[in-house]
Amino acid sequence: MQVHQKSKEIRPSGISSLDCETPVAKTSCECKGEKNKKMMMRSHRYAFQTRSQVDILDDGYRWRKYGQKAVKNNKFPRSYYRCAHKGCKVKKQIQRLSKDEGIVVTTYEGMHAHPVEKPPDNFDNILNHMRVYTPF
DNA sequence: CGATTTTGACCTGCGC
DNA sequence: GCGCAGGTCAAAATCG
Repeated sequence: MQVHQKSKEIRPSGISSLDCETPVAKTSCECKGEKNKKMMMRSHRYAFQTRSQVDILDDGYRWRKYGQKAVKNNKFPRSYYRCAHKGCKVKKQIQRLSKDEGIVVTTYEGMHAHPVEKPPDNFDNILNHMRVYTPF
């Protein structure tokens, strides 16, 4: 029974996680990096509050789940999805409200750079009861 | 066979 | 300085 510790052999302190993100964000803001550290990180964040029974809302794109973690403020675990496309690095975050399991909060992060593969069938119907929240 | 999913482990940031 | 919370990746298993 191999110990799990040996599995994570060469991991440079998790530096590989931020290699494909904001290649120009640092150039435009090469200030001292002291007080302006988190002024406007990823502005592309959109939160959609939808009333659905399933977490997987088909918005027309392919989503690949890459993790699931439970948050303290919510009884239900949060699901993390990523756009499955060549070069597309859009992330999606789905969380269900513990107060109302019928409410699903979908948070989109990033912008798509490719056309939709799946045409929205009844998506318009969902939007009818969807509320958009822009934290920015 | 390939893509995707699932669970666990690990890392980072912030708070105190 | 340590602990907690949140977030991400990796390997294995499964489905089409």
